[in-house]
Amino acid sequence: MDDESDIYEGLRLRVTSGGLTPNTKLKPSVLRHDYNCSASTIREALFRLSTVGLVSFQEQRGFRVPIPTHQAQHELTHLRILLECEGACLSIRQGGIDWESRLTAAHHKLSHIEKRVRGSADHMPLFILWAKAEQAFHETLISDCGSDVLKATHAMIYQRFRQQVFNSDKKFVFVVENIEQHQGILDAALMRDEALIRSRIYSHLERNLVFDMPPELPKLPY
Amino acid sequence: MDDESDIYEGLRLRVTSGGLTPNTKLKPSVLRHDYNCSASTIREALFRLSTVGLVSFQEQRGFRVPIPTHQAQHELTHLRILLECEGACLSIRQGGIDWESRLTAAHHKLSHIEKRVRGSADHMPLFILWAKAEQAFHETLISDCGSDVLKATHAMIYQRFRQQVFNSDKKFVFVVENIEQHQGILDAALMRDEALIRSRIYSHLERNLVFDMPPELPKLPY
DNA sequence: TTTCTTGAAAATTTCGTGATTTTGATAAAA
DNA sequence: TTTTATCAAAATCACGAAATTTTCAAGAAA
Repeated sequence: MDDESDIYEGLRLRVTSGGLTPNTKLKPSVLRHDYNCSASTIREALFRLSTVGLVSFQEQRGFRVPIPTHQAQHELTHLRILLECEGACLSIRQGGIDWESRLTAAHHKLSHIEKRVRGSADHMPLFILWAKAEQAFHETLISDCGSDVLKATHAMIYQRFRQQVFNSDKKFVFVVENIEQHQGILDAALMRDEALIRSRIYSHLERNLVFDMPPELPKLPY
Repeated sequence: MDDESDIYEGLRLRVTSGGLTPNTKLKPSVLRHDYNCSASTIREALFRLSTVGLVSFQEQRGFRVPIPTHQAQHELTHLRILLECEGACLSIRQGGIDWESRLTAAHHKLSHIEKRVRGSADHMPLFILWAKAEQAFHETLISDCGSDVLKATHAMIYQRFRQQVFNSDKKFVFVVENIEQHQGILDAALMRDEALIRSRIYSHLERNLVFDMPPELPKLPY
């Protein structure tokens, strides 16, 4: 278990942003070669991923990359909004100058990358970088809420959300609006305006909500 | 894995409401005898429990029953309120007559048990029964929110909450207020009053919030 | 053609073992 | 007395293989 967490992290990256086709089987006996370990070790890591919803699991049928659905995207977005608003408001109340400074720093990094992304034709090369910075910004936003449970729950939902949009058919479409929206959230935080930050977080994530459910996806062969 | 889920459930019950002293070591090589399986199978189940926070785990140091803290109780209560209010309000909007009927039924069962508890000196024999009915009532309350993610997240938090209060020093102290509070929540649901149900859910759980943190627990020998 | 069996190949799950690490008691040193 | 060193007993972790279950293609029956 000494590098088990590396294996866990590696697999997590592959299923969330590794470009794997949804529903792909994840066979311990195959994956073991990539990580130079036994199948049992892979199995354990996949198991852990399945408990947080990052891989799907069925008894006696092994592990698979989850199939993104509009329903799941809607639900994950909804919960992200709920948790992030709560965490941000609590951080506004309890966070000090240190919080402001860390948030500003995280935004600075993110902003830098986003401006580079805007200029480049192919977003993919920058994606990993951007994803890390985005996550860091949103996690810093709620970092002083004082609740480890809230932060851990948010992290779980955030990961699944990211996996959903990346593995969905439209892949990673960078939207220019992100830039001003992140700026707006930062501003509201520094202004310590709870109502404003709530509405800006909502606006930022709104486009991922799907109120009119499109027809079910065609059934994939199992 | 044919009875692995039974093992998982069995262990879950033991660590959440089995009367185990906090910090008790959970040794696969010992527990295997109770479930008639190998240590590896127990280990896997304990691992899954640790990913949802129901047992604590440290590399090379095995598994333990989590130590309840006031901080954790506060955080879990906070999240329960957040998720349960949201789920209840959504259910009020989207739930139909079927939801009302299921909720009434769940409350009827719970109410019956609670009246029996009030009369008996020792609550323990009824505890398992009560715990199941309480969980069923609160889960039914949010059952028509339309979000599996919200329901699954709530279930996770609810389990940990229940574990906290049961394993805390005061064990299971049944409070008579529960009876009228559950009734009040049911009434608000049937009245479809979102603001009212929010405030009643809050009042119901409020006593588990701990704003003034007592000093750290004395360090236990590890 | 369609549906139902058959059976071999493949995948999954369980299990015992050996290597590695931690634990805890005893003794030596400060 | 308190701290440090030592070392045997105990526990944990990774592994490979056996046992069980699923998959799926080919043939039989409808």
